[in-house]
Parts: sequence; C-alpha cells; structure tokens
Amino acid sequence: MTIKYDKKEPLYEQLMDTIKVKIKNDYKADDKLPSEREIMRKYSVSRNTVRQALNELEILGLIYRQHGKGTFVANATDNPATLGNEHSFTKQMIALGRKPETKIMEYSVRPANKYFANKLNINEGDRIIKLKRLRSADKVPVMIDRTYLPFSKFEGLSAVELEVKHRSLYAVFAEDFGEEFRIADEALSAGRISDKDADVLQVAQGSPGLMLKRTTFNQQNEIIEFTLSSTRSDQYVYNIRYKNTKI
Amino acid sequence: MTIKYDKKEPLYEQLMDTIKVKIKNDYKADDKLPSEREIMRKYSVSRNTVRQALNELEILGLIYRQHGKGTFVANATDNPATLGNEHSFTKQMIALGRKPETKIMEYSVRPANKYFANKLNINEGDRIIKLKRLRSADKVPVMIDRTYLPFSKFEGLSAVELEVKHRSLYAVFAEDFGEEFRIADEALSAGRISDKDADVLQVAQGSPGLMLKRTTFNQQNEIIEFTLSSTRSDQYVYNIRYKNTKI
DNA sequence: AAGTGGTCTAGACCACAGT
DNA sequence: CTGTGGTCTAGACCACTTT
Repeated sequence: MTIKYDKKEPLYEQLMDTIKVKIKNDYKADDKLPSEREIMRKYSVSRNTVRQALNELEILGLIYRQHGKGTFVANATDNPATLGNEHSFTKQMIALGRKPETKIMEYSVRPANKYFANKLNINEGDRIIKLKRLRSADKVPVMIDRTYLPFSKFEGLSAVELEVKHRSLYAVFAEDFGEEFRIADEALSAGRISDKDADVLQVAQGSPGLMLKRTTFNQQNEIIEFTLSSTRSDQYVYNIRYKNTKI
Repeated sequence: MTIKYDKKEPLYEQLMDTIKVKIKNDYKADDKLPSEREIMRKYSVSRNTVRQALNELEILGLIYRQHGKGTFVANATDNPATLGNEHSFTKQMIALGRKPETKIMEYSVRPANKYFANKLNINEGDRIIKLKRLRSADKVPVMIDRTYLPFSKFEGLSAVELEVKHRSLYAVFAEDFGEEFRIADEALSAGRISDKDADVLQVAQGSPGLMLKRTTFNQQNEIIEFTLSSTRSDQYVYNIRYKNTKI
C-alpha cells in the first residue's frame, strides 16, 4: 500500500485507511504500532500528517496512545466507534474498517393497520411503504431493519436508489423528497431475536439481540419514518458520546 | 485574556479556555468567530496551534466550521441529552412516575487487575474503588451497576453520601472532588444476564438484558469512571433524541 | 541516554465561498 | 479576486518511559 499525492483523497486519510487494514489483518489488541517517526519515514510524509491520521483513529477508538511508550491497537470489541453521533449503519461500519452491505428483502405498499397508523400518526387504511432490509458487514449478517413510511410523502421511492446506488435512506429523503429530519427518537432495549429473524441473522433461536425503535420527525414535526431494528448482539454495539456543554 | 508560554498549560488549551469564555459571554449560536489567521495574530501563536484549539472545541460540539465561510458558534442545546439530566437513572424513573431506589451492595478498595487498570488507564496494582449498586423502581429491581473509580482521585468517597443523602455520583464527583466530566462514552449491547445477577434482578436464568459500559473523562481528559451495567430488559428502555443541527 | 508521544513554529499550496 | 478553512512540510523542543 502506498500513499500518493495525485489522488483526490488527502494523505492522512489514505494513511488512516492503510493503518485500518493493518489493524484488521495483521495486528491484535494491545499490539504496538510503529512509532510516529517510523511511519513518517516509511510513507514519506511529515510527522504532522502521521499525527493527523493517528488522531482520527484515536477518536474512532481503534488505537490508544501512551506518552513515552507508544501507540497501541485498541480492543475492537470493547470500544468500537465513537463517531460523534453518527447513527448511519453504513458509515459506522466503514469507520470500523468493515465492509457494509445492505440487501432489500421486501419492498411493498399496503394499508396501515392500527399499530402502524398510530406510529406514523396517519389514518388506519392509509397506504404505507414497508421496507425490510438486511444489513451485513464483511458478509456477516448484523441487523434486520423494518422501515415503515407514509406513502403520501414518499410516493415513487425507488428501491433501486437504495440498493444499487448505495444511497442512504436519509440522503434520499432529503435530496429526492425534500424531507429533512429534525428530530429522531430512538428507544433501545434488549430482547430475544425472533425465530424467523434468527435464521436470517444466522444465530441460534432464542439468542439475545439489541432491539431499536426509531421515530423520525421532519421540519414540520410530522412523522416521516418508523423503524424497528433487530440486531445480533455479538456483532453490533451502539455507541453514544455525551458531551458536557457546561463551560 | 492573554496566552503565556511560562504556564504549565499548553498554549492551545489556554486558547481553548479563552475562546470558551467568549462563547459563553459574548457570542450566541451561529455567530461567526474571528478567522484562524486573525486569532493567530491576536494571540501571537501559530496557525497550527489555533487549529488545535478549534479542533478540540469542534469535537466538544461548541463550534462548527464551514469551508470557505468561517467558524461559527454551535447551538449548545444540540444532540443527545447531557448526562445528569435525562440520563440519570433516578431522574428518568421519576419522570416516568416511578419511585426510584438505590441500594449499595458492595463498597471496596482493591488493587486493579489488568482489565480494570487498562479501562481506567492506571497501572496494574494501583488501588481502585469498586461500587456495586442495585437500582430499583417501585420496589422492582431494574439494574445492577458496577462502578470502578481510581482511588487516587476519589480517596475518601463516602458510601453514606450516596445511599443516605441520595446524591448522584456525578454530583459527588463535581461538588466533593472537583471532577467535572467532559465526555462520557457509552456502549450499549444486548446479552444474557449472568446467573448471579439474574437472582438479584429476579428474572429467569439466561434472560436477555441491556448491557451498558460507560467511560467518563474529566476536563483534563483523564478517565474518572468506568461502569458496567446489567439491566432487566422488561423494565428498562434506553431513550435517545437526536436533533438535526444543520440546515 | 535513547526513544516515545505532545506541543509549537513559520512557512506553503489547495479547495471552497462570496465578491 | 479575496478570504476562508483544509492539508502538508521540515524542522524544533518538551515531557514521559524505559534502558
């Protein structure tokens, strides 16, 4: 792996990606990385560039540093991403050096029953779009999302945009439908993965899973999305960073 | 406010504090800060030093930058609720109309093993305080917290303060020890409640539970707390509200 | 003493936004 | 075009850890 000037990507990002791959393939937790000065010589970049790459990796929780001792690989299962407040599955997985994939298992339009009418704050019988997606990382199934959308707001939503063009749901909401989200409420709990989902996620029946419900509101405070997610507990950790804003 | 070389504090931290005060007193949300080059001249520091200070403020969520336009004051009330407010177990239960109770099951001082030394970023063998607490709501057991603190920072911590006087851990940290938290990283996952905890929480063995790890950093970025929580999935839901800042 | 990460300088050029 | 933040270099010295 070499670092090139002519690429569009900044040097420190190329360096980050290179180190990410090495962490994933060659190193294990608490292994020592080469010193900043060694990395600098090896890739012919300045020390500031090396430090910029390492700073980002530190923020992502992939490495930790000890003054006077060195830079070490963090335990990936303990502290995966801290990613600000990034709650996009795809971006989280990329940040962790894993290859995300999303497969649409179902795309249908149907009348809302009482439960979903209530969740989307529409009338029973109004049409809704149901989108069932399997999220994987490095070919390992991680999460099943069931997303329910009011048809009236997203008529013409194309599965192709999501699956083939790899656009995020929020990007399509904003760019194709002018629906910018203002608030997203998430509720996390633990439960047993249903037998049907367990087969898809390739875990034993009765396995525990992280369950997530999300309700998203647009700028006019209308509900634009209700999603139920079921997640393999051994493959996914939900990270949140709280900042004390009091100065 | 001036920046001085002779102080122990690095220049960029002095600059951070100076700008923090200005944000608090002189600016309001979305106000434009002076450009990096202006700040550089004003305080006679290099641009890298200015950028280091601004990077930290950006990570803290106090400012945001726009390429080509400038640096602006962020809205302080954004993104997830700060700890000590809605995410205090006690306040959350009160908000739900339930009567919270906390019982200290264990309070001990012991040498840190490798795992906890690593988690608290101290040396193996350094003393730590272990605090095990059972949280209940309306007499129903909900959560077991195991909190580990560096003894060097909290020598003299009294269990009485917590149990009898009903003060929160964060209140005691701040008021009795001058340790204000700056960042708290939480990792949520699902798992099976251990047999020992299942007895205490009065659930069947093997029941799923919401597992939480929290690492708290003080203003100097030192770790002041590491907590492991095990929660009854039928009694506790973790809620987060995301707000969209941009637009 | 030697090696590590942490801080700092004084430059330079690039990419983006507004005139 | 000017001014902004973003990236990058080639040095320097400091603070900490281990030998």
